[in-house]
Amino acid sequence: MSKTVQRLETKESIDERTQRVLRGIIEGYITSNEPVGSRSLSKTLEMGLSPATIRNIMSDLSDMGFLMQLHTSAGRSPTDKAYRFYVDQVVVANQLTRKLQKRIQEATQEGGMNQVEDLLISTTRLLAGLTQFVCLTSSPRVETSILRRIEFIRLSSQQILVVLVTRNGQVRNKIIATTEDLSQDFLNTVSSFLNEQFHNRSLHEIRQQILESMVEDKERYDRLLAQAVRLGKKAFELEDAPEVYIEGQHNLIFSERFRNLNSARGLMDAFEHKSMIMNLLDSTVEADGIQIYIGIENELESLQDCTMVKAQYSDQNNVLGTIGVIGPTNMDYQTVIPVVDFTARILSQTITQQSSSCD
Amino acid sequence: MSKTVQRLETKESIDERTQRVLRGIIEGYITSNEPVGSRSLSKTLEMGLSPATIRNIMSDLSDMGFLMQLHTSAGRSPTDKAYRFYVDQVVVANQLTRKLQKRIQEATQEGGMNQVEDLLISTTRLLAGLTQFVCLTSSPRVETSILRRIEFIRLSSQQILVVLVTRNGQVRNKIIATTEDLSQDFLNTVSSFLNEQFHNRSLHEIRQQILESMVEDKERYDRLLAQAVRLGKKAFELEDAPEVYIEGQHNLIFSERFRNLNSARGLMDAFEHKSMIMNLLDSTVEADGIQIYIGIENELESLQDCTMVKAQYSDQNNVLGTIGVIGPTNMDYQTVIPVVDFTARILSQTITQQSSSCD
DNA sequence: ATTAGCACTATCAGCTGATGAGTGCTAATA
DNA sequence: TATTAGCACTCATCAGCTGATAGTGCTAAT
Repeated sequence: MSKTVQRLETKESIDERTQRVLRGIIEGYITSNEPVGSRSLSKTLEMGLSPATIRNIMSDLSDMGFLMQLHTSAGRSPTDKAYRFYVDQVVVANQLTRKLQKRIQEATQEGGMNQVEDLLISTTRLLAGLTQFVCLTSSPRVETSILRRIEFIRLSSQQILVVLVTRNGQVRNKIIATTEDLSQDFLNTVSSFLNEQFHNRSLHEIRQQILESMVEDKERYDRLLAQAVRLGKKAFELEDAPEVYIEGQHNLIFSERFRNLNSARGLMDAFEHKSMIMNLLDSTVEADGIQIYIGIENELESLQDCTMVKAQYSDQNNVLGTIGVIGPTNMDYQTVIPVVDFTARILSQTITQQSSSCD
Repeated sequence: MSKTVQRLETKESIDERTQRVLRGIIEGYITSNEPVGSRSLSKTLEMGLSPATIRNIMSDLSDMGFLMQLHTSAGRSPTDKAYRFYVDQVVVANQLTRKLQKRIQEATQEGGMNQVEDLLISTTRLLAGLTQFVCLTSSPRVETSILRRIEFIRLSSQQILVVLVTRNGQVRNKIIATTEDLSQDFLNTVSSFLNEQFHNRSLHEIRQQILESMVEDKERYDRLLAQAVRLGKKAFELEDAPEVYIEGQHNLIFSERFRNLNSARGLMDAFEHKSMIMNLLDSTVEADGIQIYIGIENELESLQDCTMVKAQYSDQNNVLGTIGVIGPTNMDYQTVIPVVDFTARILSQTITQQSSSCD
């Protein structure tokens, strides 16, 4: 990942004063969203430097690849490298205001959200609203989820409804077809057998194990076992594509902050391919904490004008998924980073509470 | 509804020739999306009329309120009144091409969609794709759905999962809290009691009846009945807001056809208020067939540059919901109308098949 | 009743020059 | 030696003008 490379380069010592100028330009560009010129910077910086001096410094910074300008007589704007410097060296995890903290906490603890899906959707919406960016959340992989309960419900002679509840509160329904007419009583026996057998195992393991038992000597099966294996196989079969929640797409088009971003169309199209987005979110280098991909650091081409800030959320044991926002590279890192961080923490906390409430 | 009013007005006799000119202008504007002028119309119309004559006729049509022009030297474009005339008098239910018919049928019959939700989502997406407009679908009101099966699953000492299956294949999950620890066996008894009691009744009726039994003399209750009423009440409590599926919102922004529509923002915002959209879809005057609201005929302000074409879908007994598209007023009515119509029919058909497959 | 002709008008693309923000370079300065 | 003032230069933007174009309404001739 280019992240580490950038860090090394940054080591090329830039003296204190130059750093302050760079920082001034970055922050100026973040607040105004306009290229910043030497004269105005000279004023806001309050370092007693004349515009001319600042121009010299700017020129150096341009040479080092921290600044760029669209044409000679425009002000300068930071490059991705500059933002990387800014994020790594300058931004200190700003405390969130109590008000904001409260707002996030309340939003996630709203009543009626006893299912993880609802929680994730409303959190995603919240974060999109707070940042005015696009917010993406990947739902926990059903793969690695722990089975809490499985139940079969007879709908008709040919249809059985499978209800599958995971440890962290996800509920999945699936209707499977059957040739043989099975009574509800029998289905109950099957499900309690499966529940006993596979209690606290991950769906992945379970699927594995079922496949293994299938190759075993079929002679030894009694009817129960045979049906249990048959139904179980269908029930645990590879789940539909992993879910991603996306909110705030309209910000991409209407928000003032995105205005000099022309690839909105490309991004919108990308969002249609949920599985790709899923990869984007879940391809994670470092295990913990917040991750930031600035401009060119993003693999996805249509994302290369944007910054993605994401964090993982988890229950007491495992990482479950990722929540993140996509905004312009000149986003206000000082607040966006802690907002995402805090939201992910609260999300983890809420989910942990939920899943620990089972016996 | 202004529809009837318009019809009356249209009766003010416009002679054959004038009608043909009007029709020419409407169709010209539909295909080119540009105001049409007398000269070009004179050519395409092939009625041997000179531009000057056509101008005279156009002038009459303007006076009658069928045409408008942005400024004196621009061509003319049809008013909402003109489209209403066009839809009522001119458009004849064009047959869909076999190819299109097949495409729709195949899309709705794709495998793996055994749940109504999936079917609705994919149909909505299909229609958005076919028309390149925004497509809205209201899901069946759980209210009026018929109960097929209810089941309680014990998750923990404090949590019970309710699984509720309706006749037309909707599956609803809901986790309810309980103070008393109830065994799975007991829950099974409760659910089979409820299933027997309320088989083939609408959720609405059931709720009603449960509330009635609650006021009855409580002394007479045995434990089973008491719990059944208590759990049933929670289970059938007013469902979360009715669902609406919206697809193709990006067409609103990117499609060429929407380009002279400036209220995209307003529409997008409106789409956020699902319950309003629900009303929009389900407020239905005529019971059967396709309904068309042109421009100003729409109650919702941000819709008044658009046309909404919608149709209801149903199972063998009842109207379940509505599917519709929102496009520019100069949409190609000749194809959009039959496409929506056919899609709604196929949808009805598919759902009917599904719900009749229960015993 | 229809049409040809003409005057009129709004829009649009393309050009112009003025303006202003910002730069780079150089020579003077502390 | 580092900083600064001054100046020439560049480029984007904008208002104002241009001619071309595509449309109209009106009137007089057919």
